[in-house]
Amino acid sequence: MDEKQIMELENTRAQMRKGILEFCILLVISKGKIYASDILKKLEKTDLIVVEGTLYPLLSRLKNAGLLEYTWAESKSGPPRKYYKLTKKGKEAVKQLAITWNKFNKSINSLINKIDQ
Amino acid sequence: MDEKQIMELENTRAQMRKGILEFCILLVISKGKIYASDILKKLEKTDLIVVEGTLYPLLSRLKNAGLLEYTWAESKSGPPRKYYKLTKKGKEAVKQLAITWNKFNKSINSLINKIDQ
DNA sequence: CCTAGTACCTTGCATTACAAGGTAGGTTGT
DNA sequence: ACAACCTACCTTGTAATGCAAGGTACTAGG
Repeated sequence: MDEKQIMELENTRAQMRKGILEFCILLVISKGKIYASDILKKLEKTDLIVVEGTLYPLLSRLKNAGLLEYTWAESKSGPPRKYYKLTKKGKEAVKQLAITWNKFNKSINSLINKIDQ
Repeated sequence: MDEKQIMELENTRAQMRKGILEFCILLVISKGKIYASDILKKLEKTDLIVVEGTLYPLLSRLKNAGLLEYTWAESKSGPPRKYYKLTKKGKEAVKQLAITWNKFNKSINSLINKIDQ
């Protein structure tokens, strides 16, 4: 596979990653209060590389949409942290997105299965 | 849920859709020669709404990346059609993307399961 | 008081999905 | 013959957004 094809493959992978990013961030936050840097670490563990410049604007968007809220908390080793958690409506949104995810998953699996036939 | 949250939810769904778009198009083409308008119809059946303005540039990108190739064919009812099929390297890319997809799927399921606990 | 570490956020760029509009070949009705 | 319509290709302009890079500010340790 030459460079161009590898690039395209990486690009498509990146697209997939982007698509599930918001969903994954909401999932991580749904597990309990957490602040930005720790969200980054959690996502790395699940093979989802995200960087600060992506995460902060995204958290703001989700907060402005009413899905998240935050409280400030002091830290023992540095500046204060914004701890995010889901609002009631955020929790509902996560449920809806999980349903959507399953639907897409079924669509893709049906396409994959048809190849194997 | 008020309008803003619904919009955000729709937006996130749209992001998911975008992320798997290229993959799904490659999957559809992997099933055999097909032309653009029929790709649109197939994708609609699997809940993936795509429009012409999205599909044509995407097919060009994938062709330029060496994943697709096409042949012209006459039609009985209209202008000639471009029938696309995967190149050898396109087939390899589809396999790789299927692996990537499964990985993301596992990541998300592990996140979802942890909520339920 | 300077360096290092942590944590927040913004700016500018590139990519890309989509709405809208454009070109052109074929068929049908009059 | 020609108008109206359908099919099929493609392009242009806009808006959204992920990311690299850079910026601000608080704390702790020497």
